[in-house]
Amino acid sequence: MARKQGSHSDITGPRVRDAALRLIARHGYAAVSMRQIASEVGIQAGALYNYTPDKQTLLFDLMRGHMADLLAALEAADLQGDSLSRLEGFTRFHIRFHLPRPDQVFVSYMELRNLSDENFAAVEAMRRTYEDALESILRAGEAEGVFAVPDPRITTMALIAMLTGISNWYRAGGRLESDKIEAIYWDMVRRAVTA
Amino acid sequence: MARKQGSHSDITGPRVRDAALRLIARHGYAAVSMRQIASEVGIQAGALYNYTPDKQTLLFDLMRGHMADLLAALEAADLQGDSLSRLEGFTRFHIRFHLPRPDQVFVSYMELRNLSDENFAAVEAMRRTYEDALESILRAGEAEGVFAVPDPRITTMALIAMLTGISNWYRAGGRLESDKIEAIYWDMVRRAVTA
DNA sequence: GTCTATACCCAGATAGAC
DNA sequence: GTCTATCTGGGTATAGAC
Repeated sequence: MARKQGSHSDITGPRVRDAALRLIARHGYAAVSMRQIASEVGIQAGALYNYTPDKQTLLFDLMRGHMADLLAALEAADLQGDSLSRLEGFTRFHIRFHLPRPDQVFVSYMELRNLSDENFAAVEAMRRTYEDALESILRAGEAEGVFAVPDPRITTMALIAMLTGISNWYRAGGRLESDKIEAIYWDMVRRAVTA
Repeated sequence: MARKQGSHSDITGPRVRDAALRLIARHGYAAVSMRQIASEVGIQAGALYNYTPDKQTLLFDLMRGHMADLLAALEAADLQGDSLSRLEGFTRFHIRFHLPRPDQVFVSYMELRNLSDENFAAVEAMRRTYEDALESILRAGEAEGVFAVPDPRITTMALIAMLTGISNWYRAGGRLESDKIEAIYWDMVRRAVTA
């Protein structure tokens, strides 16, 4: 009710982000122009600068937002129990979080090159935090003797690459549903690391 | 000795490709200009068009060349023996081929979006041929009862994603040498698929 | 085969009216 | 908050001299 006449920032802002995410996922950051994004939203290019100071910041906000959502969701998942249960929880969490967000995943993994040094460091730190969550599960299981993981850091990278790779072929409505995919991947993860 | 005066195409051509590969791997196809590539080679932008009809074809040649090298090397590896041996051979081949070629790997996996429809189809067919080589090994092992692979296609994608992911963190001269990496990954692959 | 010069077009970003 | 208009720079690609 306090909304001013002609003020659409509460609706236009998210629409700018949505359009940018979709276009960048499809064509790449460098290949997408501010004019294209504006056209998708239905405004003129100049009006975009009410929502972002520049194109670089727009990309950074998308990537930082995705990583922040990921870390918050992992926290909320609150993985508990023995190492094997926590590893299963992480595996299923990763798949369940990433499958419905193909554009975010694509942008967050493909556009790192296009971040400024400063922004890259910020995103990279968040990614590292996520990786460390898995690594600590592997180290705990190794210490307990339930996992045989000679190099937990390498195994962390291997498992995350394997799981994230699902987004390269998964299409909603395809042959396999998320439950089935989780089962197949959890089976591989479990066998790859258990002693 | 038959070289004409002023003719440098036999040397400049490869230099153009090398420069393009390195710059595109670092900054992305759309972010790299023909002027930058020319500058790296030490010629003017116009002269590039003696070596490629356009920028798109230059990218396509890089990617097609990489995939052709990959398929030829796999053929030459001539994997033989039982399914387990062939899987080990494929795993070690994949790592050994990809590790020394980080730029080609990066470009070939990140720039698919920037290929024209026609060129994309050609590269995708080559990639599919490579994937099928692994899938057929998994199916053979499943039939023999030495592998437990409920969905060979999915497992193929999972293993290739895991192995290719090495290029995301491996740096020549780093903590681990190729032999050690091969051993760690082969151990995970074997455990993930054997019955 | 390479150069200089240029055609033609579009990029990111800003200014000021409404 | 959005528009139109514009600044400034750089993009791909070609033409024609050497």
